[in-house]
Formats: sequence, C-alpha cells, structure tokens
Amino acid sequence: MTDASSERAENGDKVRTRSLSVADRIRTAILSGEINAGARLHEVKLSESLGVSRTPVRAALQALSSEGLLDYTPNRGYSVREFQTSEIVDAYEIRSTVEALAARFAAERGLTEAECTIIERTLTAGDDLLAKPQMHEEDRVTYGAINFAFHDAIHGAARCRMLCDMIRLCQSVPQSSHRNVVAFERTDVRRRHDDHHRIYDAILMRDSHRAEFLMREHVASVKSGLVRQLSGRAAEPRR
Amino acid sequence: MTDASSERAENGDKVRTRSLSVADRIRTAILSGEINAGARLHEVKLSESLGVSRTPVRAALQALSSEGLLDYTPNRGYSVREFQTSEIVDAYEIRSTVEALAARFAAERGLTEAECTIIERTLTAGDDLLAKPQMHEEDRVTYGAINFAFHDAIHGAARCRMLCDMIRLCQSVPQSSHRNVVAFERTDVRRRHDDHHRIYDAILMRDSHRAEFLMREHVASVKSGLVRQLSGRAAEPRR
DNA sequence: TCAACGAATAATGGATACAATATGGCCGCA
DNA sequence: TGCGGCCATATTGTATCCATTATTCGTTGA
Repeated sequence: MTDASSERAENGDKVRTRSLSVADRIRTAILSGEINAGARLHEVKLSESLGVSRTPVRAALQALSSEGLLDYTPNRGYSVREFQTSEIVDAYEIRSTVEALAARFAAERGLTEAECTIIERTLTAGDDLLAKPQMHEEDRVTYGAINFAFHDAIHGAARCRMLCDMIRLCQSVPQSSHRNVVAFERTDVRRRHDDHHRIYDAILMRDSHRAEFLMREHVASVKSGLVRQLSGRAAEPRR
Repeated sequence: MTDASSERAENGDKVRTRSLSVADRIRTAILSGEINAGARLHEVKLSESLGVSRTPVRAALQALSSEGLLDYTPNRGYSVREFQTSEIVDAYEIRSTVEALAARFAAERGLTEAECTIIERTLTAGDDLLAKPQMHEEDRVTYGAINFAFHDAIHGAARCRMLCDMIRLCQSVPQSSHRNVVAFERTDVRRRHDDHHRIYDAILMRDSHRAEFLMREHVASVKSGLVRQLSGRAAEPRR
C-alpha cells in the first residue's frame, strides 16, 4: 500500500500534460530572453515550432497570461509583457512586504521537522560556500539555488496558499527571482546569508515580529542593491 | 475622431468573447452560492446548460482556476475550491498588508484630478447616507458599493498592476469582498467611513507612512469584526 | 468472503475544421 | 495628393471529433 501511495505521489509530480509542458517551454524561453519583450506570440507559429496543435498552445498562453508574463487582448492575441524599471522596483517592494508576511506566518505556525532539516541544510551549505577563499561564477549560481531553497521552505511553512500564489506572481518578474543574488558582491552574499541565519532563529523562537522585520529588511536590501546597480551604471554614486 | 476613439473605448469594454461571458456566469454562480463549494464542474454538463461548446467552458474554467476560485488536477478536472475559515482570516490579513501598500504608493505618487473627484464623491455619498436617522438593508448595500468605489480608486492610484492583481486575488475569497461591510453595525460603518476620510487626507498630504498605517488598520479592523462575528456565533464573548 | 485484476464507461486532453474578427493594403474619390 | 472605405488575408474564437486517462463495476481467483 505504501508502494501504491508513493507511486501515486510520484505520478502526481510527473503528470505532464502537453499544455503544461508547452507552458514551461514558453516560460523558459521568455525568462531566458530567447523571446524578446513586447514580441507577439502567434498561436500557429508556436504550435508549428513546438510540434503540437493550437489547443495546448492556447492553454499555455492563457496560463502564462494569468501568471502576469503575457499581455492579452481579446481577438488580438498575446504578447510578451514589457516591464518598466519602475515595475521591477515595485515588485521588490511588494515582495519584501509579502515575504515578510510569510516569515511571520511561519513563525506563528512553527516549522515541521522536515522543514527545519531543509533550512538547516541550506544554511550549512551556504556557510561552506562562503568559507571558500574566493567565489567563482559557478559558486554564485550555486548560492542562487541555496537562496531559492531557503526562501521556498519558508513560503511553504507559511501554510497559506494565497501567499504562495502572490509570491509566485512576484517571481514572474524578470530580474526579481531569488536566484538573482548572482549579480552581487561577495560581501553582500555574506551579509544576506547572515540574514538567513537570523531569520531562521527568529522563526524557531516563534518571534513572529522579528521574523517579519528581518525578512522585510532582507528583501528590501536586495531592492536597494538593484536600484544602486541600475542607477550606478549610468552615474557614479554622488558621494 | 473623438467619436471613433470613444466608440473604440466602448468596444474595449464590450468585447465579450464567449469564454469571458461563460467565466463571468460561472464566477457569479459560485460567489452567489448557486454552486456549492467542493462541487465538481463537468465540462460537458456546463457546456450543455450554458448552450455553448466545451471550448469556451474549458477556457473559463482555466481562468477561474488561476483566479483561485477553482481547484484543478490534470486529467481529473475542476472543482469549486473550499475555503477554510482560517484561509478567509488569512486573506484579510494579507489584504490589510497589500492594501496598505497600495495606499502608500498612492500617497507617494499622488492623485489625479479625476481620482480626487471620485474619492470625494464616495466620501460625501457616505456622509449623506450616515446622516440619515437609521440605516436599512438597502442602505448597507449602497454603502457596500460606496466602499468598493473608494478602495477601487485607491488601487488605481497606486499605479501598480501587480498590486491590483494581488488585491483581485484577495477579493476572490468569499466573504472577503469590499462589499461585505453589509454585515456590520451602524457604528462600525460610521467608524470605517471616518477612516476613509483620514486615509484620503493622508494621501492628499502625501503622508505615505500615515496612509499606509491607516489603511492597514482599516482593513485589519474588518478582520477583527469578522473573527468576532465567527466566534461570536458559537460562543458569547468571554468578558 | 474479500481482494485484485480487468474491462466498460465516462470524463478530460488534444487535434482539426470552421466562423468571426482584426489588420493592412489597394482602389476610388474628392 | 491625401483621405476614406472596402476587400483580402491573417489570426484568433468556437465547435466537433478522436485519443488518452481515470473511475467504477463486475468477475475471478484465493
């Protein structure tokens, strides 16, 4: 019976209808920049290039549209949504608020054994990575994954589907993914990883207020970094 | 030319593809309770009862699913999502945070003439309504509309599509609509309307911090009222 | 008698054909 | 020569048919 249930669970993960696969492929293509922002997505062309009929393509486009990745006008089709810089900054602002709420919920509701294990693993993995004398590009990618796992665990621990839906909305904004720590300096990563330790402590201590505050600050600092980076490219810091 | 553009604008609102109409009808049926929570929605039955083919029904179901109104399992179809009481309470908690952010953005970014006019209209309309010696059921419904218009104007003034998307998510939760002030006492309405005045003042003064705080408190108080109401039905207040 | 396997049935997923709508270019007229 | 309307074409919306998957009921074996 355990066999059957595990098999079912496996299947539950593996259920890949064409529509979902197509959505994944298009999403990846958009986020990787393979498809330019503002480009129109024609159903027939997509279906031909992907080797499927229009039906799953349409379903995928509708899904991506409600993820906020595409714009849709009835009878005129879909186009890749263009994000203004202000929208990206706003997304971070919103995400800092929403993720802070998730941290608060997690602290209020407590962590399972499994969640503790996962989080602690991300913490030690990050410690190990930062113990190395210097970080290479691949290390940054690795830390991106670690960072994602940490935040993801907390989202789950919030036990609130709506919150997760909202965070997903935030993550659909380009440049706003958790993996984007890649772009930052080693000292920044050091500091952020330290934040992770503190946030975990706060949640463990069920100190919801502190968890919320730390998480808000944690994400907001990424926003500041981004803003600095964006304006820094054009003009050097004033002082 | 003005004629053409206004006509286009009209059409822009009137573009009602079958899929959208069907989605509206099903959504209304769910929110009104005509379809019970947990019920499975069969594509063929729906298409027959609505007199359209399965195609627009499928599109509508997918849309409603991504609105958070339906649950979906591949190869097994859609069912009306059942909300736990805790989820409804959570939704208010989230909404208080998100709407507060909207108020802050509105204060930071300022209101247009048109938005000022709309908001002021809701304020005087509410004043008039509350000046009446007593409120009847229909007055409460009217105030529900006023309340909705006030909040809606602020959502727009935030000039942030993502925030609006998130608020829409919150509003798809039954019992969590802005129109639900209907259920409350006259003194509560009085207080809430006074909140509206203060929030508007804060936004006009560009006091973003105050606007955010007031809005958070404003929505959170509705949550408290709801919790009181929910637990109050079962057991009288302890003190 | 219960459990497990299998076939029948019903529902969803996908493909294709047809209808309706939008867009772009061309022609005619002022 | 410039503007406006109309027609051709391309694209999306809808309907219907077929394929695939799930569920249920019945049968068979232990």
